Amino acid sequence: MAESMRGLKRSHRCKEVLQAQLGSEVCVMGWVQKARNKGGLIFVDLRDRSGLLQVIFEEDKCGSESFAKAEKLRAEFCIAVKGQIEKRGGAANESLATGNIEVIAKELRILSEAETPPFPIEENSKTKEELRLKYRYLDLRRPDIQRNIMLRSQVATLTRTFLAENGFLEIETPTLIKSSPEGARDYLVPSRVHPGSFYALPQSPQLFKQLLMCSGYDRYFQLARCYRDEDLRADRQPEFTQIDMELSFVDVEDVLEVNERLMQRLFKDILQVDIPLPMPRMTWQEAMDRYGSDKPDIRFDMELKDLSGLLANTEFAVFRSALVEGGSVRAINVKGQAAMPRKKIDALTAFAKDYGAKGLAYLALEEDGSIKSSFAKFLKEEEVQAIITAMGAEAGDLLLFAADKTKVVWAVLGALRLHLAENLGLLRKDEFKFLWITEFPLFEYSEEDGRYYAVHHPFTSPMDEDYAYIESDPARVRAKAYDIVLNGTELGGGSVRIHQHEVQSKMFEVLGLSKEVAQERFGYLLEAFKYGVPPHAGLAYGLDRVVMLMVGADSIRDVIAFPKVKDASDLMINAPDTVDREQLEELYISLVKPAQGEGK
RNA sequence: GGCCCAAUGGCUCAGUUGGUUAGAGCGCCGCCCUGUCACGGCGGAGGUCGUCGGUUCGAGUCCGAUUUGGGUCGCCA
Repeated sequence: MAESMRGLKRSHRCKEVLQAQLGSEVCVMGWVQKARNKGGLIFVDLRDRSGLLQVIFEEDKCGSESFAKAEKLRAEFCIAVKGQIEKRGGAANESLATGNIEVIAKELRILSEAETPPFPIEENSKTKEELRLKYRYLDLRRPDIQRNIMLRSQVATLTRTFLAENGFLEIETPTLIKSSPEGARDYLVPSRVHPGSFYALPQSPQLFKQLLMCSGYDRYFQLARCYRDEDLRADRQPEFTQIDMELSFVDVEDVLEVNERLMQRLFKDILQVDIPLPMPRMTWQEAMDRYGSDKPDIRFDMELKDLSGLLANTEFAVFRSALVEGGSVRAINVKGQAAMPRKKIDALTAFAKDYGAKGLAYLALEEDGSIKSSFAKFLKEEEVQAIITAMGAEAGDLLLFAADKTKVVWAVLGALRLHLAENLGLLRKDEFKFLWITEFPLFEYSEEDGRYYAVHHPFTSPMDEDYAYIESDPARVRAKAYDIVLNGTELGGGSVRIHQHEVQSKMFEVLGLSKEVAQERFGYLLEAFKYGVPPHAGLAYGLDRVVMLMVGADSIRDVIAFPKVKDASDLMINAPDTVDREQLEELYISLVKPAQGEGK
């Protein structure tokens, strides 16, 4: 039966009793991790978010009533224990922070009993995610998840401290806003007082923070909840948290500088890891050429090499046709993998095909100097030698080639590079390699729609030196945009914004947005820009991703208290769900294709 | 929307080329135990193999569909 805690006050968390005087009386409260009943002596491992503490029950110390209760203790009972903190009578437990001490119980109260949980509450549990998420409140008791959640709190607190120290103001922006069809799909919220009209949940506070700059708050930040109705990934949830910031009277350098120091501070104060500054920088073009990715993992090499030049006159049909069509031939050198069995190479080929490759050519430089290759016989001897030299290949190396449109070649080799590094164990989770990617293209052409789209968003400023080409050759225009990348994960991104009316108009023109449409969607921003807008720039991080990498988690779900699963539903609260017909009627909503069980 | 992986007692898994009462560890229940901490000893309960359909004399095992979860491509201005 559940007892009251009346008259008791918790004096310490489990691990905090290390600070208490030996012999002093403490009162601890928490959950039973494990009870070991030796008959006349009962050991209980008590758990709270600080850790474990051994409590010991002997009838002549705690009295027969408490002892009888102690005999009933089972895993996950929530209890309060008053007792004396002492050096352990038996052997110390080296694997426990509190392994030298124990609490000699004088009084026990069972605050509440517990059923046997559906899975063990312990570290590194291999329990299926489905079950963990259904009982997330139990999963969240696991020490490793608790550490993640607590570290996340530290990140949030320190971010606030650092940004406040650097002149930023924390300002909240609304989450019931206006839908903007460009970009990710919006979550819509119907309005009761405006039948037929909908709010949208923000994908980011983008326009509001720009308006705050117009209003003179010159350095803003927010830990902002954002929503995107797109498919999930290990590092993507439909709702997530951004560390969002915007600064006035700054250029690219200023934004990067303060953010480098923010990251350095977080890693130093929380993980005791030194991040050397300045962080390396790379233009988008260089990143694509060297790594086939705009978020390269630079913990390892295996860089792409462009062989198009030296193969310009090759007669090998596969390479030739790629080159003739304006594509390229590129390769990576997988050091020491010449002996990779055919079966594995075939698997890599299948992998490459998922990324659009038509095939994957290989050339293995065997230890004995001979060459094993799928295509070398179609090349001239001097071409083979030129390739080997260009790739810096030595005996024992395996070269993998992709020939196609350059975009495909990048995607294939970029993905292959990561895939191989993972399989070869080249990736260490305790190594942190930051990288800035700069000078992104401003536009991307969509073959499908026959028009240009903004790579970042339509308020991103073109680079001054490229502005001249914005009409004649939009694809050539680079943006004052930057991403911060850590170990191959895009942590965040931002840009210098357009603050000149004329440039903004030109931008909309290239994007095919008429004056009327631009006015309808972003009129308030354009209007605001008429009243003295400062040059401004900003950046937003995925806070969840930052924490994920800091704790070495494989999924963002492990650092979010109540995450959603692949189809964006919540297994614990069973959301989304149908609603009463009355609720829908009040909102003037009728379902065109009623789901099964609708209006329950 | 596509592709790939998984699903067997409460949990994690094993189940040989389809063949008698489906196994293990942990957990759980009962009894015993005063120094355990992966406590120990003795005894016990518990699953029809995600679901539906098919092939077969016979299906956990083969085939098809489906559900759920995971990964990924598309998507994510």
